[in-house]
Amino acid sequence: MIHIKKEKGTPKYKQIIASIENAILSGTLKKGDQLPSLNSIRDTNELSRDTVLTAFNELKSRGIIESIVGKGYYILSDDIHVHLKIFLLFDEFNSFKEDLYNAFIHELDKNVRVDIYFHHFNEDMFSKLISENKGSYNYYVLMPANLKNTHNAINELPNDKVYILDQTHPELSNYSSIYQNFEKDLILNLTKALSLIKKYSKIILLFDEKKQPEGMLIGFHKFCKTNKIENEVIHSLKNSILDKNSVYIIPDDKNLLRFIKKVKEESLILSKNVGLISYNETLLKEIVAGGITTISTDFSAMGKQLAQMILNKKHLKIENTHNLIIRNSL
Amino acid sequence: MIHIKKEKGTPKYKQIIASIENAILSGTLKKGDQLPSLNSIRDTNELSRDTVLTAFNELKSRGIIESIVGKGYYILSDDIHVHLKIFLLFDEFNSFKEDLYNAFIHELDKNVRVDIYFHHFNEDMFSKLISENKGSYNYYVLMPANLKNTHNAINELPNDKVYILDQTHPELSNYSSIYQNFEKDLILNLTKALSLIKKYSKIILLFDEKKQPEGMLIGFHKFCKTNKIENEVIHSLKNSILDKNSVYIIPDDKNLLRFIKKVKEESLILSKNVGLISYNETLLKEIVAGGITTISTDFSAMGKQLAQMILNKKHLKIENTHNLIIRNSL
DNA sequence: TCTAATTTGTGCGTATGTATG
DNA sequence: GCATACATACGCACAAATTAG
Repeated sequence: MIHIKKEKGTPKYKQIIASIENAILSGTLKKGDQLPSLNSIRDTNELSRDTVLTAFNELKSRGIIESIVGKGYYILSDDIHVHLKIFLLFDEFNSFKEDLYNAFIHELDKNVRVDIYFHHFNEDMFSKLISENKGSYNYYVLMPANLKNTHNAINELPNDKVYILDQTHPELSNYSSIYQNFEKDLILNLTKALSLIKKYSKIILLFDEKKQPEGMLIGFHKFCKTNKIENEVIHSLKNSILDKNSVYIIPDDKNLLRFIKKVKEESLILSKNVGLISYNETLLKEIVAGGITTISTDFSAMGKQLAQMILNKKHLKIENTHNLIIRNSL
Repeated sequence: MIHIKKEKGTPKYKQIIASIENAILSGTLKKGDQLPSLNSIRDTNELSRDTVLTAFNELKSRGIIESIVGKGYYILSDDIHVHLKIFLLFDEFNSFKEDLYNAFIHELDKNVRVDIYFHHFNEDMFSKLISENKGSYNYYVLMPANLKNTHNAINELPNDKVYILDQTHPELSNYSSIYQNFEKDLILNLTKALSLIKKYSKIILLFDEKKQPEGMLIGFHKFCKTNKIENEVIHSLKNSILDKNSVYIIPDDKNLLRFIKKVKEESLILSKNVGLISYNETLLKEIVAGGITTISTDFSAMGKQLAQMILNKKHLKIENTHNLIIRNSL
């Protein structure tokens, strides 16, 4: 039950405490259970009796165990307000993370520490951050985004401590996750808006393969093929004029701004000469340019569910669905 | 393992660092391995204990080794390419940080590691994060926001390794900083817009003392007094109808959205019956509701200047000024 | 529970060489 | 030539943590 790594940097008595906390968290130890005696722990782990004692004393002072002279140590409470530490690895810093992170934090206890890291779509950075912080956190929430070789790095972590967020990949299918099914949900929501889309003669996706998920591209092509709609994928709005009678799908907000400015410059009228579907709902889209149609997942729900999954030790694979909010831009 | 050439020009402590880096590169030292103690290195290499210590301290702040009192030094990371580690302590996760952070990262070298933390306007958290990470970074960039008792915590860090960001306080005046002068710049920019403000009979500030800086409130009152304008400070827009012929200053974007919706609901017309000045420029404000007048600092410039100050080891106190962008909402 | 050994952390003082103005 | 600042190096003393016996 108690594992001590002699070579490791963390003090032995702290390793003992962590072992017992983890045993309680995992259910191996329950309220009322007797702990092994000081001497037996000393013998089986090659420790000094005092080292075990200091560990037990700290647990006693925290009210987690009690000692009865002549009998032994017993678990008093399984309610560990252990300062749970969570490792949260995002792709990049952008405003969509705001709702997700804040909902996540809000749902967690105050004794929980969440540290944020960013891999900036760099595989080396992703692996390095994980291996550097391996063992220092209770849970690892990872956003692999569209990185390819994340499996080896993630594999070094304990399977039940890992949660995959936002985008997942086939080789990560054995981990708990809350993810978006970009392919399925894009098709679903475009189909919902089909009658409006048919007002236009062409549908154009603005796609950056570095930032956007592949599923979005696949879903786009499938939707167009099924419904026999003329389509195009472009990578930038710069140095181009807009196609009249086309509907644009714009996943990124900087291009959204460019697009709306172009609409004005070229004296086009949204929902008449040109249509717009934006990705990811943010505060002001409700009122920008008369209201922008968005396809978006609920990032708050995502953060909240993630927190609950961790707190309740559930291991699920949840699809966080996309919703279509039809506004005047379509 | 550690070889020091007495005659050589390179400082001894740098030779120690190089020895350890080489040992990591060659695989002699691996992650988790314990290093020889300060005293033993002193003895076997005829050095001062202090010389070994300075070498180890540099490796520690680069994140390559860690120290544990009473035990020893241990290898943390085998990535010896990181030469600079920066501790970045924000108040909360919100979209204004995006530009700041991205400009900061972009200006820095690739071998620089920046770790982000959040104190969530909690003084204990602020102090705890600093004391936990003391000694583990080369530089500490701190956003004390409107927290009161930050001085003691910050004081534990080496004076020349600290940079204060965004808001500063009189007791932090001996630290390098890039800050906004909310009082001065609010007065300045409101004065610039005075002729437009005078169209209205009253000026109303929406103020949340937990989130907004005190200087904003002081500047507001001074401006109103100087120009003899009827004024009011409110804390929420909920359950209230808007004052006609008033101009609202709204620092927070959630209330901005509420406000614009109310304007529509109550059939008011921006820049006629009611005016609006928003704080902090974000992407879409240029086009929301015909364009929103904003007072904003340049967060990108702030991030860029911060990076340059750190890279060039300059110690300055820079006021990052506010700009007024007049648009149709006023 | 007490003592002891080992190790890091920190503060203070001193000295030397080098670069700067 | 002189004054000053800075980096480097050394020595000593005491505090605090870890672990062992």
